[in-house]
Amino acid sequence: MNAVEIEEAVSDLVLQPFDAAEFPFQFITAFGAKKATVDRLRKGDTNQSDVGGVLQRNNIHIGIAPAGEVAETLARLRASPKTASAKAKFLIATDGETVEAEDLIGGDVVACAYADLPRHFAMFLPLAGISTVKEIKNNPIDVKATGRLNKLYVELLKDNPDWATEDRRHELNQFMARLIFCFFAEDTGIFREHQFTETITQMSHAAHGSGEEQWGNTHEVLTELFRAMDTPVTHEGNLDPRYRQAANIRPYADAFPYVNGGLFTGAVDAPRFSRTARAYLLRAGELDWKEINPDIFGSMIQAVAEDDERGELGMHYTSVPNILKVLNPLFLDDLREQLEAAGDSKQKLRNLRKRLGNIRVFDPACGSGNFLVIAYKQMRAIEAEIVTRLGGEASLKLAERRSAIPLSNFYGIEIKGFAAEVARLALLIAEFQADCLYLSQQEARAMVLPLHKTGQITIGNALRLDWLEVCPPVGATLAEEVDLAGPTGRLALEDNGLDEGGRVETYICGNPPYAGYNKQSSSQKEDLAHVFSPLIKRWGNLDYVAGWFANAARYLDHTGGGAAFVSTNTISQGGQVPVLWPLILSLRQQIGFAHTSFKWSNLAAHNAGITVIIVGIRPVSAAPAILFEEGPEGTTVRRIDNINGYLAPARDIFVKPSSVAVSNLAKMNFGNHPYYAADLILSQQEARALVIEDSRVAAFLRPYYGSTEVIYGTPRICIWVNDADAEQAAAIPTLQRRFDSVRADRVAKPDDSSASALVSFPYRFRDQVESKQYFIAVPQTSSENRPYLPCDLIAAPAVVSFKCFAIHDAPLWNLALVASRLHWVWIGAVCARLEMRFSYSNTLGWNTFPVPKLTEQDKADLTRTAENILLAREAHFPATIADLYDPDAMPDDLRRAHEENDEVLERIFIGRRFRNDTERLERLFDLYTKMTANAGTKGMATKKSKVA
DNA sequence: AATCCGACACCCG
DNA sequence: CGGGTGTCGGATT
Repeated sequence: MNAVEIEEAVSDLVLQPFDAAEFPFQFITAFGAKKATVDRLRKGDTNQSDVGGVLQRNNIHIGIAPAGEVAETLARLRASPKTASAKAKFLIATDGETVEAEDLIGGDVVACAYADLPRHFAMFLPLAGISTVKEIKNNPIDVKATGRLNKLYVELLKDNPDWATEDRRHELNQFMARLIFCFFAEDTGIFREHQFTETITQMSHAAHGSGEEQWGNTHEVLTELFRAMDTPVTHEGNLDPRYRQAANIRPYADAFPYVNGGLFTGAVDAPRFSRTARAYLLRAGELDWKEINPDIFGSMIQAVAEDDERGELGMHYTSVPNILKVLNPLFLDDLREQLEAAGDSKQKLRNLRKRLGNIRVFDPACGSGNFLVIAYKQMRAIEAEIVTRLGGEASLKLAERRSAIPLSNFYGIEIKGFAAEVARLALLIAEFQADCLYLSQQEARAMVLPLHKTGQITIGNALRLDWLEVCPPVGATLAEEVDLAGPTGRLALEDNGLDEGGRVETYICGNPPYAGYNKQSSSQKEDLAHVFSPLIKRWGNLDYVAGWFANAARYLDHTGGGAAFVSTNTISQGGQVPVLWPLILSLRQQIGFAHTSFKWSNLAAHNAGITVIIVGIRPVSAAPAILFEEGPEGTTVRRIDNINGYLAPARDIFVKPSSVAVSNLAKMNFGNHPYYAADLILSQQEARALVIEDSRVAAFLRPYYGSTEVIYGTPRICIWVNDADAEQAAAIPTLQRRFDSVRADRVAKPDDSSASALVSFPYRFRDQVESKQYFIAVPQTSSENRPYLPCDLIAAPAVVSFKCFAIHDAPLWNLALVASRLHWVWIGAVCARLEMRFSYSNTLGWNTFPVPKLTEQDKADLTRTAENILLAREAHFPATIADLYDPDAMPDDLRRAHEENDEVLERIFIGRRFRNDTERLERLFDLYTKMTANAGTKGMATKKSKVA
């Protein structure tokens, strides 16, 4: 359940007659408890209450109070030893009249009428596994508003199928935006209080009957109201039909002011309202909209249109803390520093205010405008401090009191019409609220109508549009835009004396969509081709988000300023790094700041499973770069010379995949890829059953190792048939059946040429590589929490799957390298990761691993330390690698064996142990650079992706 | 002809 | 039911 559904469930609960026996179960059900959980609690199996209530372990202790003894009951719950021992997070007591509750972790306390419980539902959200964040806790209004609008939207679409078409969808979006504005206006004094909802209640009648009559007249009333808001109030005797008198506006509508500002121009129709839709409309109007939080509301409201929107672009809402991680280092911190430096100097303060008015914020994936709204609010806060230091509003001329920050400085690109509409509106609301806060409600109201120019949101595909046209780099444009606002709009710059010589700064920000190369749709691939094909030859492995970085770099190359996005961390890893970041450098941009990988989270019920980074780019400069390193202990900040494409504090280096090792290492093979040969892979039970069925099968079975099998020491079994034995194997019916099935799977992929080519070889995997005696196995994916990479020595005839790399029949000192801390550091730095997991690669990690030339003595030493590692493991038989390398429980002898191994290897590198991993990585980067500098003579097989 | 990566997928405590 | 940890497919070089 998400927060919206929970709010509805709690609201429904308190509307029903109070049932003392059932309330505890109804309550936890409202927060998403499963039926089985509730049944067990009801039966008493899991109910741990010792005071006659209901106690759900790790969650809540609920007490039903005798009438009038709610406080006493809560005290009993609090005093109950079981409350603590069962780790209850919440207490709640009620008699059906009043409710008292306590959040034992957060410390919040609530006492209210039973019927008001829904107003406090957010406090209990942890019960549903939703961690509360300040925004939602303080503003259940946003959740309610979203739920009600969502229902209205769906209902309107159902009743007005003709509005579901491509063209009219825009009209419906605009219609919804108008409604939101009107709700907001009637609760904030822009209209008379409740004027809009009351007018609809009185003037429209609910639908009834059939035929046309079944729709009632709600749509006609709304059309008339909106027509009035689009018609200026007349001057006496003026018969121009554009004005009210001549336009024949009905009296009930004439009471509304002229709003316009683009919001009410265009289509005049309203959709038809069924009885249900009208009810939803009025219920939405009942909410107190002045508390709306435009930054989070906008994102939540996107859910309104979500079900029916085809694309998923811009759907992922960025939390406010994460937005600030982008905006603060991008430009807000600098403004604050300048404010600090200005002290009380009037001249400096005026200059800073002038600068604020010349800053443009541009979000080329703006969705409903979160980043723009937060940026606006932060800038207004800074401006307010300037005004205070200038002596407060009272000392300023009227013209100077008004904000110097025009909404028209806020630019966006958004592919979805509804979101764009919400973004424009959210900015207007943010401005109105800022005016209320920093000027006065009265002035804010006086200035808001008619609506003036808002953010300039272009509807379209950000990878197809020319950003220089969407947000033109010309300084003159700015003044022009502001003039358009007219006398009632934002203050023209000249009035404040703010324009002269003002340099326009543009900051690009946002959270664009992510899609890895093997998840991209064909149109997304075309988008990337459009961006990258003029720039570089090979771009096919880039994530969709890389298109935004490339466009931003090109834009900044024309305008200066800066750009920062939240991004999937994959663009700073593995094969994407040597493609994307040399291009950014060639466009004369560099990384100015970055946050290293952290887990994505927001208020959504189901968070996207993704790990993200934040990267800011800027024109190349000598200024220090700022690296925010995210660790388990929190975030550390470093000012350093350079941040490279791996987000490492080191000079620019690009490790390209290589098919041959740059050092003198043994060859490491990619594992055997089945390619639609699932029926050749068996569990140990299946394999036994097969042998029982026909003992001849045994000759064709091999232990089969992927990542899991190596780490847990338990192989699966595969059917392994060499070409020479194919006929003999096919003569065994139980094998033949499996071969038929493999053939069918491959035939079913006619478009996959690799699969087609294998149709005639259904008895084997695509690859068939095996060892003579043994191999060193290196799992493809493994946890990042172990202090060393997992690897093992495994005897033939076992084989590896494509989830495991193998060095066949090679000297053991190779294992010493794989198992070294240096290799752990290198793989972690230059290979891709799955989230944070290690994702091993032979081409990116093994073949590129820089190692000084090893003498025979070195090799002998490393062979010995490798043997010691294996011996130490054996001493703990049958412990698995997972057991042995548990970061909290690694046996001392094994740890010593690794220390010794590292000691020997690191002496070969620098004659002593490295101090830490940072020093290791620096040395590895240096050595790699040296070793690949004269690659031509070494026969390196790198292919350079040429930068145009 | 071989490999990279997942706005993930799944498993087990 | 969510933190911990690696499958499997299929586009790409």
